[in-house]
Parts: sequence; structure tokens; C-alpha cells
Amino acid sequence: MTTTARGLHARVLDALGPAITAGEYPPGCVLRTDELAQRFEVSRSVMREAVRVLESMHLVASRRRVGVTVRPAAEWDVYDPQVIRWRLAGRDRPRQLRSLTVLRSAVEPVAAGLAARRASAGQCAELTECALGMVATSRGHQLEAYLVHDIAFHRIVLNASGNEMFARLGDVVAEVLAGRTHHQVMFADPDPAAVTLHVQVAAAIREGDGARAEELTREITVGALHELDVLAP
Amino acid sequence: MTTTARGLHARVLDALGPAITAGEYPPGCVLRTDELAQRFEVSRSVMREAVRVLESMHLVASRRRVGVTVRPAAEWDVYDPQVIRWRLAGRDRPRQLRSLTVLRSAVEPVAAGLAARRASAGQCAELTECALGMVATSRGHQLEAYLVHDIAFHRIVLNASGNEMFARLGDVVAEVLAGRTHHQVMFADPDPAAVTLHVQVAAAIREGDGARAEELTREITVGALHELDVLAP
DNA sequence: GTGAGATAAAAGTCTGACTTTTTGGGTCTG
DNA sequence: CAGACCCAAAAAGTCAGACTTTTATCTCAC
Repeated sequence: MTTTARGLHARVLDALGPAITAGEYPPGCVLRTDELAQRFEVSRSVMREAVRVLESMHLVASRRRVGVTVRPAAEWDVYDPQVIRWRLAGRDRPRQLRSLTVLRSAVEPVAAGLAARRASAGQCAELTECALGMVATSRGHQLEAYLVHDIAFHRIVLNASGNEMFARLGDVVAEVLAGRTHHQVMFADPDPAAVTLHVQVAAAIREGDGARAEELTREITVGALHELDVLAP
Repeated sequence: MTTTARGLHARVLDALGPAITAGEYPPGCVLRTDELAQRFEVSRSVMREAVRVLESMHLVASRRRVGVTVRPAAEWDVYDPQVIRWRLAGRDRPRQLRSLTVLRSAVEPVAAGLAARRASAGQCAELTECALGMVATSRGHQLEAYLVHDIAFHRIVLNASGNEMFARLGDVVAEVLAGRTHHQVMFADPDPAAVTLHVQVAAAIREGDGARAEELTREITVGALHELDVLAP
């Protein structure tokens, strides 16, 4: 997972990005390229490339004679996969997990509704297979296997919606589901009701019942939100 | 709007980004940094910075001995505001507008529902003011003034939802609304039903009626989708 | 045909010099 | 004392050139 040799600038980013998103540099804080280059022991060219990327994510703004200033969190490109990963790895992971789950609760039901009208036969088959896989691994502490099926299930729904914006959220949903499994109820088996709902969603999509697929998926995401309410303050 | 002097690398991006997102360079197409630098008459350093940014948007991948290869559209960071802008300016603007409108139809109702529970008194006041502004400019071909209020309205709702992911979609919604006004029904006045709905949404949020705010907003976005269906193939 | 090694192409890195913009202060004037 | 103006320095921005590293491909012996 951790590629240690994909370029100096990437390594600098892996250090600076998390630090900034974690709030180690407060908004308005001014950095200087040369100083950073020295700190990370890279040339100015490399440092400049890293700053450019940070700038394209709206994490910082670079202005002549003043330096590289950290922008307030409200301006960050919160949908950038890298920014999401950095924030999920950092201090306010819970808040991040919550806002992403709320996003899921808005998007996934609509995506499921669309999928019911547009999913191909192959996608329906995959979906059913995933649901069955979830059932099969839902008991006996097979959480990792369950997670794999769960992620695949939601990814297929998002792809089958035929909307590119929805499809691109597959990675985000994967992160959220993985985060939930790895940081909360590692001990308990998944909620049986949720498992059943997934099976029913697969059926509804297979049968082309968009309204039902949407409603059932809404139940799933409401459940996920409720789970967060219970387990996190 | 068009800042012509915010750095050479930005100007290169403004040329390359739209070209790539427009599909002028097919996926898998290989570019070379040096060649590009010559073509745009900039130094390699500047070109490299531009390529880095393109790479961070997943528009291209840079590999040694191979070059800079254009990635397939499915891998692009479709939520990057700059990518959105480039695509909206390009060939498949209609498709882009549609997928963004579908996204709106998923997000905005949920955002409105949340806003009803979390909007501050100030936000409620602003919202009401916007709605009244929409009413006032809804007749007599004052489309530009109407658009300003419309954008402000939706932005406030998204912000008032208290969810950072929703809030960040304010710019996207603004682009969509502006696109609609400027490229479709420039001649006709806004749909009176939509205007009424906005007033009602503002009222529902003011009264803290989340369910009603959500349902009304759903009607607004369904209307927007339907409008697209009617006016675009 | 297959595997090992040579080759070269392209990205990656570093350095140093130069340019441009911007800010903050100092000065001059009213 | 206030305000306009100018100057100098600071930092980003740009450029050119040399060097390193990776890696796809080609060659050649087996």
C-alpha cells in the first residue's frame, strides 16, 4: 500500500498534506518555499511542485513577496481523494466519517433508484452475488470478508447508476465502510437487519423497482448514521 | 473573470486542461514534457509543475521512460472544481450538466432537511430575503438578477446544512444554475411554480420543518431534471 | 524461443542565476 | 500630523543546463 519511491515530491506531499489537514499549521500561517525545501532536504524545484499540488487542492495559496499561506479548512477541496485520505488518517477522523456518511445517505438511495432502471444483467448478477456473500460472512466474526462484499456491493450500485459523479464516490464509500469496520465495532457481527436490507436492495434492482431500491437503501444509510450516533459522540 | 497573469503554469493548465477533458488527447495518448514545454514556450520547470497538477487531478499519469499518458475519463477527479469548469466549457457540456443536476437532486433535498434543523436565525433571514428577491425578479426578463438570488439561495441552504461536503457543492450548483440560464431558456421567465417552491422552502426551514423542506426541495430538483429532459436530448 | 545484458529515452533532480511582483517603510510635502 | 510617493528588500516565479534514475526495448548468445 505504501509506495516509498514514487518521487520526492510525493513524499513531501505525504508529509505536508496530513500536517496541514490535521491543522498543525493554522489557517493564515505562512510558510516559505525555500525553508520547506531545506526542512525536507529537497531542491526548490521539488518543493515547488509539491506546493503547486497543495495549491490545486486549495490547501494553500502562494503569493509573491508573502509566501505560501495555509487556507482555512472551509476552502479545501474536500472531495479530493487524497485530501479525504489525509483527513481520515488524522485527528478529526470521527467528524470526517460523519460528514461522509451524511453524504452517503443523500447519494446512495438516489443512485440505487437509478441503478434499478439502468443496471445491466451482469451488474445485477454481481450485486446478487455480493449480497449472498454478505449473508454468508455475516456471522462468526468474518468481518474482513464481509467488508469486502459490502464495499463491492455499494461500488456496483454506484457504478450501475450510470452517473459519473456517483460512480466516483465508490472510493469514498469504501473508505467509510473500511473505517467503520476497523475503528468501531470490530468485535460484533454486522447488524442482521442491514444484511437483509442489502439482499432486498439487490432484488429490487434486479426487478427494476427503483422506488423500492431507493427506499431500502435509505434504510441502510439511515442505519449507518444511527450507528454513528450511538457509537460516536 | 479571466485573470491572465496568475503565473505561467496556470496559463499552461488553462490550455492543457480543457484540451484533455474535451477528449482532444484520447486516453492512453502519450505526451512528452519537453515537447509540451516547447509547444507552450515555457521552461521545463513550469511545464513540470503543470503536469504535476494534472497528475494530482488524475487526468494524466507520468511514468519514467514512457512519458505523460492521458488517463481514461472514468479515473478523472470529477469533483475538482477546475475539472468541472473545464468540462462545462467543453464539448460534452450537456452530459456534464445532466450528471451534475442528478447530483443536485440527491444532495440538495437532504441538505435542506438538515438546514431546517440547523440554520441560524441569520441564515433564515438571508434565505427569506433571497426567496423574496427571486419573486421580485421572476418576471420581465430580469434573468440575471434572478440568477443571482437563485444561486445565493441554494448556497445558503447548502451551507446551513452544517455538512462540509454539502457546503463545498455551492460552487458546483452555482455553475449549473448559471449554465442553465446562459445556455438554454435565456428568453423565457423562470417557472412560477419553482419560484413558489423556493419561497415555501425558505418558510419550511425557518419553521424547522425538515421533512417538508426536504420534500419541497426534491420537487425543485425534480423540476430541474425535467427541464433538462425537455430541453436537451 | 528465451533469458541476460546493453542501450537509450524520458522523467526526475539539483543548482545557480535572473526577473517580477508586492509590501512595508521611509521620506517628502501639504 | 496626514497623505502621497518612492525605494529597497523579500519572496515567489522563471529559466537554462547538467546530471541521475528508472525502465522499455532491442540485441545477442545460448
